[in-house]
Amino acid sequence: MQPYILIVEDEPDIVELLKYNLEAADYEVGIARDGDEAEISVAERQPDAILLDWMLPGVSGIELCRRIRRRPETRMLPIIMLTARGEETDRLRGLDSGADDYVTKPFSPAEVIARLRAVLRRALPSTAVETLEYEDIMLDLAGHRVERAGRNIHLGPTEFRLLRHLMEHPGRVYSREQLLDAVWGRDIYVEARTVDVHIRRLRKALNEGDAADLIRTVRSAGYALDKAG
Amino acid sequence: MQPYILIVEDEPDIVELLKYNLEAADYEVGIARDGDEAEISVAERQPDAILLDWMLPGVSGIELCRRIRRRPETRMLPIIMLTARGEETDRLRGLDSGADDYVTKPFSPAEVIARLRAVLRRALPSTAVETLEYEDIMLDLAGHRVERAGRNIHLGPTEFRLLRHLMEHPGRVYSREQLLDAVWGRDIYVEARTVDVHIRRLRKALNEGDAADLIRTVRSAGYALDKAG
DNA sequence: CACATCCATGCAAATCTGGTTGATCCTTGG
DNA sequence: CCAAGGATCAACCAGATTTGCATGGATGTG
Repeated sequence: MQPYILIVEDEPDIVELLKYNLEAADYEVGIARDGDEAEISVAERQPDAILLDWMLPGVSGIELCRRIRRRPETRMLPIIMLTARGEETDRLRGLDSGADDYVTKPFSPAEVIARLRAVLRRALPSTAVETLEYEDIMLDLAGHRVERAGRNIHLGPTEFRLLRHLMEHPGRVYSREQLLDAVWGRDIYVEARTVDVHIRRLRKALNEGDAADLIRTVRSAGYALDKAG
Repeated sequence: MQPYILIVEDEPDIVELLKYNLEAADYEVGIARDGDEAEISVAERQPDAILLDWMLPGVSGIELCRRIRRRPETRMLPIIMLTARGEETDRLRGLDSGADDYVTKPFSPAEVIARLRAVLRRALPSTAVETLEYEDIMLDLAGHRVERAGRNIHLGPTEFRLLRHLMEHPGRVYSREQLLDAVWGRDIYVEARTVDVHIRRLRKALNEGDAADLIRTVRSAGYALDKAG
């Protein structure tokens, strides 16, 4: 999936220039013509980086930058300022207001793209593997949340760990003993049959409504996460 | 604790200039005169950022930059290139080789420090943002104030830090131990159950009136800031 | 000293967990 | 094809944990 870049700029020529070059460099591009449009756009779909004009009608670029920094979910969003001014004090204000970098007009598209790459290189890893997905199940490790088809699902601690383990290798069959080791702990003694009970609970929670059962029972072997038997 | 900055530069005058200004700006400063010294120094004590001369005796700046990027533990280390060259292609090579930013000589110390701050802000998440927002909660770091839906909320110091920590990563679950570390301090001993008490106070203060509870309890895991359970 | 804040603790309620049991399903042998 | 036997499922229960909440004493500050 290509990084999605939001351009916030009111001069159509510059928008065109950037859009053309960014798309040629295989980025996805969104446009906002002023600060308000930009805020709405960011709320709708969070970009991977923003190219932000310093001089905007309405809300100034510097103010928009501050607003974006204020919300935790966009605090780390890389912002590159586009500015016509070359004076040092202004550049400093730009950086201090929270921009990650700036480019002075007139700029070459190649330079913008190089800076974009530099800035994305730092930002992307933060979208680390904190979620597991399988089919329409989404499991958020950091938030201890599970969703199925967008709907929130509540699981107890043991069911959560069980699902997590299954989702780490979808399609693989785990014996009751393996599951006990991995989910309950290596030297805990519980009945193997107990796994059945928790599998059942997990199924019940996941299939709430009338969704398809994604847990496959393998007779005399164990269980696996995949569709249909 | 002040950020520790490593200067990699062979010209004594420039080293002096930077060292003086950085220390005046309350940074801790280390010096390396060439690439090898720099590598050893980084291995001994990892800096929070590196100011790196492009032209070095021995290993070139660009090569050192690549080496640093190669090791996982220093991959994210912010690097600012100091370069005498102004031509665009060289600047691009610098950014592409993995530098986070560059400054062309002759540079003003103020600009270097501004860029350093920008680069550290990204690396040390907590710097430089003065307000946080989540849903209708607004937390003003500088003023130690909290508002919910425009209404002022009074919190004690511990509750304030607790809320602040939760607001820095909404949706993420923190265990009692993590919260004790982050909010109380790394080597303070208090009962883990005490966290419950403060969570309760925080809830009580935030939900004054009949606002929705935004703190989610995750059984056997901890607490998170988000809506719905 | 008065006030604000913090921490430990005890109890009750909520929730989770592991086990039991009978019904049901599947496999296999005749 | 049918029946027997083993394995799995579903509902329920009781004990164990965990959390919520109230309180009282401790600590610090002006």
